[in-house]
Amino acid sequence: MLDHLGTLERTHTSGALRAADAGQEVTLLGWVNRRRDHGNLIFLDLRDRYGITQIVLDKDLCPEGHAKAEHVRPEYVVAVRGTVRLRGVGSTNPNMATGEIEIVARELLVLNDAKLAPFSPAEDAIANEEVRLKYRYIDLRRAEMQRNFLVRHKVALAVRENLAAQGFLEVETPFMTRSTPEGARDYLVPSRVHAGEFYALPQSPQLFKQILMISGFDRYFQIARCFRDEDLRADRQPEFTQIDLEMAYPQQETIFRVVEGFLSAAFRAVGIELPTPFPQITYDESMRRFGIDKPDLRLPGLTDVKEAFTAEQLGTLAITADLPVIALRIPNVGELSRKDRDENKPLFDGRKGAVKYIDDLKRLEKGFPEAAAQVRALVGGEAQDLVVIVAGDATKPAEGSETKSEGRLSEREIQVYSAAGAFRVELARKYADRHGAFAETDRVVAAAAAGMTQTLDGGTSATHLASGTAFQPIWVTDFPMFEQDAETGRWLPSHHPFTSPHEADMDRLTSDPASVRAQYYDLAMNGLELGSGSIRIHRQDVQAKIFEALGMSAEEAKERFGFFLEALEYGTPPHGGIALGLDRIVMILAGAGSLREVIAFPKTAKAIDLMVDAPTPVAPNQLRDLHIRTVLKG
RNA sequence: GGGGACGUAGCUCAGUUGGUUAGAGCGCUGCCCUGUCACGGCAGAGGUCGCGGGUUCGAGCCCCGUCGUCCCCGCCA
Repeated sequence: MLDHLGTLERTHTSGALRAADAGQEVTLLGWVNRRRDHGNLIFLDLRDRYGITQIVLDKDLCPEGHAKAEHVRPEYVVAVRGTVRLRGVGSTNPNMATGEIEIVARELLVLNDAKLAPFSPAEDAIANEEVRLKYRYIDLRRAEMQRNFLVRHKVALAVRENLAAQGFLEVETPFMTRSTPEGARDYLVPSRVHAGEFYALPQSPQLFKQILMISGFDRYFQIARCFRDEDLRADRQPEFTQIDLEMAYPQQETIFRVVEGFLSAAFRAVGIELPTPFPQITYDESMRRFGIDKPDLRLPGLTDVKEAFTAEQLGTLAITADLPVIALRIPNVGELSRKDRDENKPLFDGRKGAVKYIDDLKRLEKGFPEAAAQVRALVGGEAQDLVVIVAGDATKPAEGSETKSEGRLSEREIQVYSAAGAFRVELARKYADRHGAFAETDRVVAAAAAGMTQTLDGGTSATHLASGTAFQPIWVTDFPMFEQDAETGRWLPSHHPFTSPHEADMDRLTSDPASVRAQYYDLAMNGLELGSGSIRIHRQDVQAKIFEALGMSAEEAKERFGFFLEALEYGTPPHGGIALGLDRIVMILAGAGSLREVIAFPKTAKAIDLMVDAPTPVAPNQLRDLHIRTVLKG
């Protein structure tokens, strides 16, 4: 028998009451987290998103409520009217924010019962993801998930407030727009009115935000949903949210300051101080020092140790002499066991280019004691650090172009640096327990979370933790303007075709495309790409040149981007912008290993929503309206 | 498209070389209990070993296929 709510209203949340409230008459509503039945005395833990409060039902004081409580089960929704009472000496619970008090029930209303849940939100052990995703509403009741979404809310709010304070105006752009063939695959929306034609969901509001600059909206931002029909990863969902912004007349540094402003505000909102300005590194330098364009600065970078070897030694070791010899160091790994070595082998990705690694300085010491000692000296660190050498493999044929543009890395050099960089990431992940650099991030995240549990009502966190080495943002600048397609030899834009080249490199657009630097920048943090942006092309003649360099005819360009090229001709101010992944920022701040932990209703690796069971076939008449016939393989 | 891991009770997992009736913890059900808070005690229920096929006297275990979840490569301007 369920009770009606009647005119009852909640006076306090389950996280609000403290010792100072003793004696108050209160009404609490929430879920039954746990029930402890002592016969004539029953304890209920009442849970809502603000916390947990213990309710006492005493048969002598409230026989009716006590009788109901005997039949109450986990996840029932109940209302309690009663008195806040200080718990007796020895029965307080220091692990609970409300542990000094309890509610002595005068009346218990059972507002709704609940089937036995497939897993309990009260449990520490979490169910497998398939079950969690199917019963997402149960999963989201868990304190950890509630906290993740509080973090997300605070971050989004802080970003909006900060950008508004910096003079940015939020403008919405369409979800139903035009398909552009390059880039990611589009999610398409068939048109009923126009047979055989389709809208596309935006991969990003890129062209709209540039047009907003042409429209005079100086400083635009949007917390925008984006859609990309590509295969998923832990940090990639088919729909995701970007903090998207664009501004007129910016220098690159102007945009960096804007981002540093809202990102540090976002971190501050969850109690973490992020020092500004962020460090910067060029793409080439990032490749040299980290072998990747999204460096994780929590661990030491790469060192070129070629000078430790004589030409003869390189020959004996079958190391390609004209390529860098890279040492990478992972602190405090200690001796490698046979098992370690076997496991490490597949972690090295030597597929691209003739590259190999030497994981044992000891072996090197035997044959080449001076060289090994010099390598040690060059990479620094301690004796128990793991030092691995990655170099060109002289026994394999070289792959990739030899051409080296002035001041840039050659393709073969990049192969060595990339192999070393990727290996560094893999080894860092594998030996995380030993080097301890990632644990610092976890510690700060946990401390911030603990600070927030005290203020789950959404109030400002009292804690202000120094980020220290836990969060390491870095700007990566001067990306190459073009990448050469390995198969066709065609030059492709490494960002998008509206990115402006450096003014100084403009005259080499066709003579030496590989040497052209783009005014394109990424923001990386802890080995994760948080976002990327660029100064855009604002002149139609420059835009035409870029299309030409990309081997795109004027007709083709007009066909694809005609509306935009036309817009460029009506007084376009110099402009630029950036987009940061909101989900990824929250993922870092929540200490989550996957975007699914910070997206309320995410999709599986096969892009399925297990809760609503989407996608599904649709009724034949729906397809008929849309002029669509489906043809299934097999 | 490719590689890898996993799939056994509601949940988390164990299950030896292929061998009797497939186990544990938590949860659940019933009874008992007035200071618990991961309450405790007693008793009990609960299994298409993902699915299909094969090998075998005999399959949770071996083989083939398939489905699902996760991670990675490709892909993601």
